[in-house]
Amino acid sequence: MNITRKWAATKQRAIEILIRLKRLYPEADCTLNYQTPVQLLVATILSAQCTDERVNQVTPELFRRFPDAQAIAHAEIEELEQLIRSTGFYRNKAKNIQGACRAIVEKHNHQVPKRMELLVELPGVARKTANVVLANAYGINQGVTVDTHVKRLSNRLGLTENTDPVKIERDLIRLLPQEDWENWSIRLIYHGRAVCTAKKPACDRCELADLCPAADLSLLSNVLG
DNA sequence: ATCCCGAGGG
DNA sequence: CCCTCTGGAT
Repeated sequence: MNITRKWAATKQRAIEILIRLKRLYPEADCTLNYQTPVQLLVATILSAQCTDERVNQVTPELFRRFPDAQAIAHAEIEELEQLIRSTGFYRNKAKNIQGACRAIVEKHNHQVPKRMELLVELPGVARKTANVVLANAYGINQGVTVDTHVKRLSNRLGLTENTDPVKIERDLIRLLPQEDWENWSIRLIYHGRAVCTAKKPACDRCELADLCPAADLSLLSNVLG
C-alpha cells in the first residue's frame, strides 16, 4: 500500500476530520466576554498565554474603568498594569493595549480596522489575534488561527508539512470550507490540549487515530517500545 | 516542574 | 532559529 497516497492531504479527508472534531467539540465559540470590537481586541491581546476564563475575571473592572479606546489611550499605564496583572505578561500587555487603542483613536477613527494588514500593525496584534477579532467581531473568516497546537496537529494529521505558520495557514485554507475556518482551528486547539499533546499524545483514546498517519507511527513505536 | 487559544525582538 | 516576558493552574 502506498503510504503517500493513503494519507494524501485531500479535502475529503480534511472534511472528515472536521466533522469528527465538530462532534467532539460542539461548542467552539469565543468564550471571551466583550461588548464592542475594541473590547474584544483588548481581551484577545490579554488572552495571550493565559485562559479566556482568567481574562474574563479582569475585563469587567477594566472595561468599567476604561470602557473604550479613548479611555484606555489616556489611562495611567500603572493602573492598566494593576488591572490586568493576573493575566501574566502584564507590562507588555498594558503597553500593547494602550498602544493599540491610541492607534485606533488617532489613525482609525476609534474603530478596530477590518483588514489584516492594518490589524497586525497594532502593537500586541499578530495573525492569531487578528483572526480571532475579525471572525468574532466582524464575522470575517479570512484566515485560520495557527498557533503551536494547530501547527503540531495539522502536521501530525498530514494536512500540512511545514514549520512556517503562514504557509500552514495557506495550505489549511485550501483544504477547509470557509465558513468553518475559525471554529475549525479552535477545535484543533482543544484537541491538541486534551488528547494530541506535544510530548505524549494519547493516540490510544484519540477519535481521529484512524485518520492520522502519526497515530500509526506512535502505536507502532508503542508496540516496539 | 510544566504548560497556557502569543508577540516581539535579536 | 533563539530568547524573553509573567501569573496561575495542575
